[in-house]
Amino acid sequence: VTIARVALPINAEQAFDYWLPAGLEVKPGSVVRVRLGRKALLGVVVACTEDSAVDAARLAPIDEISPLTPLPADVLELAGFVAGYYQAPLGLALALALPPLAGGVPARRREESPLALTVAGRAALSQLAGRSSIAAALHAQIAALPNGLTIDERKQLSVAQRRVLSQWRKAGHVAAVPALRDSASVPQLNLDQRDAAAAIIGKLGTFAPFLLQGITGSGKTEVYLTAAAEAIARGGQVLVLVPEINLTPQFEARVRAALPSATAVSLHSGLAAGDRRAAWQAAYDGTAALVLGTRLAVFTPLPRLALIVVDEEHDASFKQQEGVRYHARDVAVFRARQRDVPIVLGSATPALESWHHARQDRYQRLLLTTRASPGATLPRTIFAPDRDARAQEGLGSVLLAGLRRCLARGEQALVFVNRRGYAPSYKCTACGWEAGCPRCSARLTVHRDARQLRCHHCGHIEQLHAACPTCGNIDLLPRGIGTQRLERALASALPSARIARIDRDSTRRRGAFASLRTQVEEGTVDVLVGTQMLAKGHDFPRLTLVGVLGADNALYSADFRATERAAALLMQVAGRAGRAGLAGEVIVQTDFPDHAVYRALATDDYDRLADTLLHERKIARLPPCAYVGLLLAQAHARADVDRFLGAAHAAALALEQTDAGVEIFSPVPALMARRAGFERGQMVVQSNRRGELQRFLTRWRATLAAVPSSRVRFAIDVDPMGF
DNA sequence: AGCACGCCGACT
DNA sequence: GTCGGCGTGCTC
Repeated sequence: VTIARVALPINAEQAFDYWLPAGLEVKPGSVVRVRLGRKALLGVVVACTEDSAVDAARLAPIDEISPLTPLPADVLELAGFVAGYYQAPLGLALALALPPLAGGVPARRREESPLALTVAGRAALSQLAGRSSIAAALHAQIAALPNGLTIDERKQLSVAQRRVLSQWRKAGHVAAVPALRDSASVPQLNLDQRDAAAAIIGKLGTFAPFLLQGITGSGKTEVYLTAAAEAIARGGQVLVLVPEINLTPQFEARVRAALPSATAVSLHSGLAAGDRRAAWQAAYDGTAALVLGTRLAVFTPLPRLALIVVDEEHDASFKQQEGVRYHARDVAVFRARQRDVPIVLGSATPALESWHHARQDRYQRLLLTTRASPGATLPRTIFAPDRDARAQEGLGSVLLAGLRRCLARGEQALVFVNRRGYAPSYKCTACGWEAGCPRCSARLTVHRDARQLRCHHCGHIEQLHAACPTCGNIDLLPRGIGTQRLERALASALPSARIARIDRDSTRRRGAFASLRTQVEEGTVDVLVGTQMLAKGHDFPRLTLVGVLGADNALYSADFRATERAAALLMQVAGRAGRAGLAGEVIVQTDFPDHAVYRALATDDYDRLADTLLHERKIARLPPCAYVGLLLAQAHARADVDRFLGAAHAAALALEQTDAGVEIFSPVPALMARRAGFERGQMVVQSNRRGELQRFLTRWRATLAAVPSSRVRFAIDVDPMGF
């Protein structure tokens, strides 16, 4: 009897053996449905053997082989690497590589996308000219519209044509593509861009990591797309990773405009399961020439992979913060090496990890030094005191004057404050009491319209107190500035301005973000107020003034990456100003204009800041100059956390006796010591060598499993984003 | 991950 | 005297 070893998506190390009923066939990579206990699970076959360590009588059969195509060998290997490197069970890593397989029919979304020919459809349908005049006419019409047949155009079709269209759709000859706002032509590349693209193209077919560093607006996307077009023209597939789903539609439109004949698919968690599955299959079959997605897309099977692009590679959302804590950029680099293809990491403000690699010539740095759009210049930066502004709802006189000038010119402004809600604190003026979350070590945020206090970490909500719970005083004041408060302040200071707020609260509804974007593009908005949601990748041509409030807050964070992150965010926000030929201005309210972060912003010199920060990391033995593993533990009772981490610490010290080269730090409370009712603690282990840390973590994890950890949940975070 | 088996406090 | 708390361990 053939026995299949199956890795299951559960938090357990071992794989489980099942016997294969006669007539069924599996190989490593096959996706199968099996029973574990009384639960049916989908697992991945990792090996086929003849015998099992488990009694034959106790073995259960494989219930069903999934219709899903088996995972290819390189994806199995990739999942194996991720499981090993990030100290996660193989079954959980493999689960990341599977498309959603929910048995249920995916919720049918409202049909709004144009239908366009797929690669397969183009080949299959070009031969039907003689067979049916209806089909031939329809084919001619679709072929003439590379951007697809819109809904309106489809309404014009005859019933017979619509019937044919729906058959083609089922057969995969046509597929939905996102609507294009306009079919912009591929822009001319400037010299920098041409050189960069040529360097990448020159390395097609070999592993070559590039750091494409270009100031905001310098046209990194055109470089990616030029290299992608060449890779596709040579018959390859391209994988493009972007940090957030908000960015994919925009990027997708540019891909379709630049590469109208290539089939591009999107892959991110915002898609309906069926669409995701279809995109996955198109990538697997090789019919999709370009796959655009968020971090989970890094596992997509791509038989003819030729190029990987990671856009905004410094972005923290590439790191998964739960479950398998992988970093999609780093996994992408592994994959590029594994598949012998070039990888382009693009950013205006590279992560210090990538910067470090570039400084050591492990990554080739490609620089884009000028703004791509003709006439676009870099914005002028002005600093204004933030302290003075606090009395006026955060809006200082310098910024206000700048806004008035901007509006008088008929241009748009963006005011950035990285806090949603009305105010981040609610305080008693008499005794100093401050509203705190009962379940987290965090302050509650005032949401004035809803008359609520909300915790942004656990979702706790309470009604706004009328009086101080400790002293009875009725003078309770919101302190600090959030987007809602800023929106009100702007409305009263600039009564004629049309103001729009963009943050998680205002864009919660499906499509809200896109509709706000459209308003900005159409010029029906004068002033945008928002959080970092606004900072990323959006190109608003009429926007010439960027104001930044509360920027200093980001510098107070205890997290070792705070400065790096603050600089990246600031430079990104500032880059929204003056992208299309109009002079831009950035007004930053800060009480520390001499801080290195602001100097870097004013002189547009990220390189110097990066070198300074890298030097600091080297001295402090912090990433990327050292390799770190973080053990995170949480439990309802602090004593349980302490006991567990104490045991883990002792175990680590014992291991370290035999495994030199790893430094063990004492357990400490987590940066947020209490969250959602859990007490949280952590401890750091650090090494100068990745391999030594890896060996240590593997042995340590084995001992941790044996530590009596009742009531404690723990996780190992390799290459943590902060601690 | 579920889910059952197994030892110590408040109830019909 | 039981019912039930979750702590521990197994599932192929």
